[in-house]
Amino acid sequence: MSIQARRERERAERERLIIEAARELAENEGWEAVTTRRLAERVEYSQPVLYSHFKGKDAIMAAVAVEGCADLAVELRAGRLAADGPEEALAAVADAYSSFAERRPALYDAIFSQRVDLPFATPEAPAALQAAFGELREAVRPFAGDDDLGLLTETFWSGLHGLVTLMRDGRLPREAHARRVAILLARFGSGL
Amino acid sequence: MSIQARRERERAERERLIIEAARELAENEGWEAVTTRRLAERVEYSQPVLYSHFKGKDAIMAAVAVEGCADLAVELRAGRLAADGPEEALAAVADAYSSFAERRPALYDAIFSQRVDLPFATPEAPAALQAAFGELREAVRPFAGDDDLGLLTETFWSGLHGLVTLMRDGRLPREAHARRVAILLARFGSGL
DNA sequence: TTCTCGTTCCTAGCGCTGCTAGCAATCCCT
DNA sequence: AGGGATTGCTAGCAGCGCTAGGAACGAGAA
Repeated sequence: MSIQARRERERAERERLIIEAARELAENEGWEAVTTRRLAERVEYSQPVLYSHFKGKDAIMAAVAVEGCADLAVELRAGRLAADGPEEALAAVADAYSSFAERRPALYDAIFSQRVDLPFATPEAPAALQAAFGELREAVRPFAGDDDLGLLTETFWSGLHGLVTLMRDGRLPREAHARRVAILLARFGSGL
Repeated sequence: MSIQARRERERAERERLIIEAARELAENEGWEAVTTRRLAERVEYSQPVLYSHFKGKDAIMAAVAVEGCADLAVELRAGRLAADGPEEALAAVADAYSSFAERRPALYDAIFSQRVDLPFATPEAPAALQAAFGELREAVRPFAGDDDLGLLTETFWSGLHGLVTLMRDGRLPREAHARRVAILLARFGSGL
C-alpha cells in the first residue's frame, strides 16, 4: 500500500515537472522550441517517458494551458476587485486580459489559439477555464441590459481576443492598442 | 528579348500553378497536408523548384493569403453594396465576413491567423488586404461619431475575428454565432 | 537468501518534415 | 558546331512526433 502510494506520488511529481518544463521552455523560446526531445532532456528522462504521462505533445500543451488559465483567472479577478464602479471594473478586466496576453504570449496561445482539444463551452470545461470566463462575465453583468449575459460576455471576450491576437501577429499597430480597447469598452461598458 | 519574355511568362505561369495548387490542397485537406513534397508532386516538378520561386513554405502561404484576400474583399463589397441602409450594410458585411471564414477556413487562416510576415497596417500592405479593410471601413463609417474611423474599424474587425476564430476552434458554441454577431452589430451599429 | 515475475525506462529506429548541395542536362548565343 | 549559362533533378541533412522491443531494476514468494 505504502509502496504503491509512494510510486504514485513520484509519478505525479514527475508529471508536474514535465508540465512546468514545457511551460518554461514555451515562455522562454516559444512553442516551436518545445520538442519532445528537448523536453525529455530538460526533465532528465528519455522521450518515451513523456508518452507514459501524456497521449502526445498536444496533451502536454493542453495541460500547460489549463494551468496557465488558472493564472489568468487570478489576474482577472484581482483587476476586477481592485476597481470601484462597474465601468472601472470592466476596464480593469480588459487591461488585465491584454496584459496577460502581452506578458505571456506562449501561455495565451496554448489557452486560446493553439488547436488543442480542450472542452470549452461545456460543463466539462476545466474549472480554471470556467473561472476565467466567470470573471469576464461578472465584469460584463452590469451592462447586460436585455442581452443574454453569456452571449454578451462571449462577444466582449471575442473582441478582446481579436484585439490581442491581431496585434501580437503584427496585423494591428501596437501603439494604438489602448485606444482600441477604449473603443471596445465604450461600446460594451454602457447601458447601450 | 522575346525569348527572355517567354521564359518570364512561363515562370510566372508556374508560380501561379504553385499558388493555386497550394490553395486547393489547403482548402481540401488543411494546411498541415500542404507539404513541399506533396505540393511539388502536384505541380509535377521537383521540390527544389518551389524554392526558386518562394523563399520557403511560409512565403507560399503568404502568396495564397494575398490571393484569398482579394476574394474576401469582393465578397465583402458585394454584401455591402447589396444592402440598403447603413445598419443593413454593416450586418451584410459581418455576415459576408463570417461566411467567408466558415466556408474557406484554410484561406481565412492563411490571411488572418497563421504566423506569416505580411505587412499589414502599413502602406506596403498588399492592395487586396487594403481593399478588404476598406470595405469594413466604409461599412463602419456611418457609425463613427467622434471615434477615429480607422481605430473603430480595427476594433470592429477584431470583434468579428475573435468570434469566428474562437468558434472555429471549438471555443464558442457554434449554434449561437448569429446571436453573438447580432450583439456585436448592436454595439457597433448605432450612433452610440 | 535466492529465484521469479512485473514494472519501468532506455536504445534504436520509422516515416515524415522543410530545406539545400552538387551534378546533369538543356537551351541560347557566338 | 561548340562554349557557357541557366534550369531542374537526385540525393541527402538535420530534425520532428511517436513507438517497438529488450534490458535492468525492484517487489514478493519459496
